[in-house]
Amino acid sequence: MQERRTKWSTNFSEWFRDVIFQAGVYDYRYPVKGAGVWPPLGMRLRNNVINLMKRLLDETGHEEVLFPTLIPEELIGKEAEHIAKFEEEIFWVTRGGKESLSHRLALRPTSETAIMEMFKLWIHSHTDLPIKIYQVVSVFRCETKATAPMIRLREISMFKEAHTAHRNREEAEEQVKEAINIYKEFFERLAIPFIISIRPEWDKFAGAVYTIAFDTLMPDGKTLQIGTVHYLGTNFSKAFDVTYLTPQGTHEYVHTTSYGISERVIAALIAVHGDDHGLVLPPFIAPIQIVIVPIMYGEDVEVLNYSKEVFEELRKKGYRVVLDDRRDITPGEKYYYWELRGVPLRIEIGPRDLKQKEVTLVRRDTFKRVSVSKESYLKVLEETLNKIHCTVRERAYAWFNIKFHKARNLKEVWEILEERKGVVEVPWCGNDECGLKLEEEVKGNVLGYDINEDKSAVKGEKCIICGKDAEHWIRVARRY
RNA sequence: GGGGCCGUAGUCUAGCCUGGUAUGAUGCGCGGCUUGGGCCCGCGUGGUCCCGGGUUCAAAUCCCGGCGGCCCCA
Repeated sequence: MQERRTKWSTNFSEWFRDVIFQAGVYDYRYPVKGAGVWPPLGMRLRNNVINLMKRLLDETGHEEVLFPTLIPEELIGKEAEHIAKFEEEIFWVTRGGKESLSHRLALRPTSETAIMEMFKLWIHSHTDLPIKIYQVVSVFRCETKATAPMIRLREISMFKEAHTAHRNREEAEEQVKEAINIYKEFFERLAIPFIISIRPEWDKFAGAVYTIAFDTLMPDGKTLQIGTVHYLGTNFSKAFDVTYLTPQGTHEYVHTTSYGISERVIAALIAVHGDDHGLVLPPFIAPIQIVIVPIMYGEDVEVLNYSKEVFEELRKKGYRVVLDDRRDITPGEKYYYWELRGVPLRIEIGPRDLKQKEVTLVRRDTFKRVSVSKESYLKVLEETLNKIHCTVRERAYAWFNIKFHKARNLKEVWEILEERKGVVEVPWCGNDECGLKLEEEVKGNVLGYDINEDKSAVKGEKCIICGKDAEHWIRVARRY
């Protein structure tokens, strides 16, 4: 056995759909377009991911809250730009039983407006600030484009949205930086490679002053937006009249931010690490970290007891471990079964191991097999789990890093995108018109430019569209 | 926004053109045999043929509408 990524790389969307279903992570057969079910194993993975996020937020002074799903039309329409962009995809509740409602209610597409309404009641003075809250909820968007499991949904069921309010722009922008750092840390722990871009004007969040986005790359060379951070300025606080009393006795509008992630993170986690056998999960996030497969010939009680002993030992050590002692299928079949589900480490225990007082460890990422003595296996096992995390991360980053290119003419950009090679950076003058034309010419999307862009790198470069002096190397890609 | 393909058992699939008792695999259950990479044999189980309407003596099959899925183009 060795690692293979043939189907993973050549037919990603099919691979993804099959794998999440067969592995029991996500069941997309529910009869509502763009809505899926999380079965037990998927739910455990999802909870591990959410808990990591919650921990990072709690550690930085965020507090969890829960707002209603329904937003009155009057509220959601208060910020003009916000409603203009969202209105095409809002689900409306218009009836209660047989009666029409006098005021329509929106299923929230996001919660800025609901939260501002309460911020107005909660915030009085500068001593109430900053306020930093988050919730994990379902949000609804009536997508008109083709929906896709976990990636383009009408009910996004794992929307983690944080909302903050501050005294001024500086403090709000500090918060933006903190949010970026939290997300960086989050994706790094999940070993998901990413780039951070400032989105162009025409693609920022509805009502934002600016939007910063995290993108990763799918095996088919298309990018996936996996996190966004918005500086909202006073756009919402003015619309909702959210002010605070300053120490000087004046009233000022609060500056707000919001930032979110969704189950797309899990889609990315599965996509970037997987192979033809199925999921490959980093050990610390895997719902099941270790599976023990006893190799029993007939009624081999000794092998089974030996396996149970190892199982109990690992369980007590706190590992998430399963003993697969089913008798109706062969060990080989069990290997495929647990590989599909992404269990990072397998322990095989057969008569040979029993005789030698050993156990056999097999890694999910490399399929490498090693026998270790029963005495020292705990140490080796811990080391191996750590190594799996490193290997998985390195493999993901190595693949990611070869998918970035620079180009100075449209033909080159076109070719790179067509050959599914990922992201192209091109010189750009900074005008929206040129950016939009660029998208049209290469049938791609502008992701924006690097938040830490080195200004000198663009010196002397000319805009790929108009030929004037370039302001940025701007990123272009095909996008989910 | 425009176009194309598809929907049959939990899953995959044949049948549809040319209307007449729905095919196979896998899964599931029981028994036996096996077990260090998807073993094998036997018996059994599983279908509103996506939904609604139409044509017909008769519809999985033909026609219309809807719902759902996939792909391509703008």
